[in-house]
Amino acid sequence: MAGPERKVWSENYSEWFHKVISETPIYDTRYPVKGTGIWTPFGFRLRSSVLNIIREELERTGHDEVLFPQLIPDYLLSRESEHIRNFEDEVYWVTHGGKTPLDVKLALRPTSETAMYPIFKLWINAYSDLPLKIFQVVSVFRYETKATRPMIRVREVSTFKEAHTAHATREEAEEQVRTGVEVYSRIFGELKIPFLRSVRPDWDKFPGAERSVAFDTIMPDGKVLQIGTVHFLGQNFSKAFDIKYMTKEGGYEHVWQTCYGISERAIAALISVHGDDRGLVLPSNIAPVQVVVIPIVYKGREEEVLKACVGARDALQSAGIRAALDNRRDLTPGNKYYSWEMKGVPVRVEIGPRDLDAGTAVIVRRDSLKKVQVQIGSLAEAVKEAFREIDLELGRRSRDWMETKVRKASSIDEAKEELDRRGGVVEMFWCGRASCGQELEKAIDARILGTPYEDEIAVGQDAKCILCGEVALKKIRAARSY
RNA sequence: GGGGCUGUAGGCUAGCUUGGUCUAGACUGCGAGGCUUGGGCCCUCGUGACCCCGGUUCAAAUCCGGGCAGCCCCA
Repeated sequence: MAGPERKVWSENYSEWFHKVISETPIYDTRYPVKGTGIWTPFGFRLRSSVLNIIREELERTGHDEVLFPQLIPDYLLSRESEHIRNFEDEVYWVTHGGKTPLDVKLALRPTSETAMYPIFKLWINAYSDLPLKIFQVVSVFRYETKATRPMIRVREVSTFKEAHTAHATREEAEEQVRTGVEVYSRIFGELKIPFLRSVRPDWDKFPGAERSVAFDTIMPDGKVLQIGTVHFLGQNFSKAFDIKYMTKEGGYEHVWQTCYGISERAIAALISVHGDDRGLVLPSNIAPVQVVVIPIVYKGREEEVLKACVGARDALQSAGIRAALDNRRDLTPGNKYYSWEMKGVPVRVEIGPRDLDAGTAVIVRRDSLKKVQVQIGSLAEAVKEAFREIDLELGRRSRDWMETKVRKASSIDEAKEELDRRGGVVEMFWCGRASCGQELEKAIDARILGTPYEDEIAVGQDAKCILCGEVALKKIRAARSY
């Protein structure tokens, strides 16, 4: 499928991304605080579309939305030792109320475990209160020391969807992890974002987790972006926060917990994996505007053309399609095409004098820019059919592209060369020892993503660790990452 | 964490070495009007900036110090 070029997109991704988010516009980076940004009206609508899909999936699977406070007292934040050890260098502190120094320092939440779990202790009394499954969408703050990047590495994560669950047994909580992974797989499936699911190595788990499963995607420049994580917390937090429930038998037991999160990185990925040199390309379910109708007015037939366009827009809207009419008089059609293409509107409808005479309209797909003429009476049907094709194509194209970026390597040199030359992800065999894993990271100058979620332990009989040469127990993935 | 570079209208760019002629630009955007409209038409008029604070100086976009912000490289 030809479509517009993806030259800048692939060769100068950083520039492309910045240009797209600022020109569309989606996200304004000019706010004078490092690592923050502004969601513009269009960007906010795009963000809402993504959140709607996330909310729908979570609510459908029994999660209730809540909202906890932003401020966390220092004694709570530091209660789980591993958790605080990993976050303490990047916490923002509120130390004053006006001019008065606070007796208890308050953290701007870097994540909400320590805000929520003392309250879980109050909410959970008996087994009948379990399972507890909640989520919230909030800003979290992390004082990033690495270079910040709009939407990708920020100090105020402005779109942090975090879900937290509590269960009676280890098995139930482990089952919830699998459910969480499936929920996220469906969400990214809806967004047509291809992903790899990896079990993070022990040295890169979420602070306080027993096990972390991560979703990664590959960006146009070949670097990997983490777009979601699902954590099994075991009883680490429930013991630290003393969250107990009374069992059927009358004894007390600490709950078993999970948590999982998605941030605006998912939106950065959505923008990046589908885009081309004309700007955004959006799946129809995400696009804030699904169809734009553009009148091709000629002198003498303005009224007639405009009337037909209004009719077309209304017909599309009554068919449940988010349609807009661009009747700005001072822009040429070409000008309008470019601006709506930048916004990623999946389908454009053109109606001009030729169409009036023939009783037709022209529809143009954003992904391929292919034009077809359809009968005006069946416009809505034709548009819906185009949506189906576009959505299929976007899913196929992004998945195929990612697959070309995942390679196997059987030696250190091969792995390093692959990463140097094409980026992406390399898969290797690994004995499972942390020492080998961390040495591997240094040797190939990459980050270990972990082992495939789907087949954590399945490797061939004669597989050897890429580093020490001993029997391999696992496959391991590595990549250059954001 | 270490090092380097940068900051001039909404965007992009020149000027900075050697302080004064620089309230710069045939660009783009934005506003008004005209002419147009099947891929960024054209014309006229208008609009807008030297990141912040301090210092040096008769004089600072330019030199110095600090802050804030951004980019790049290394760990």
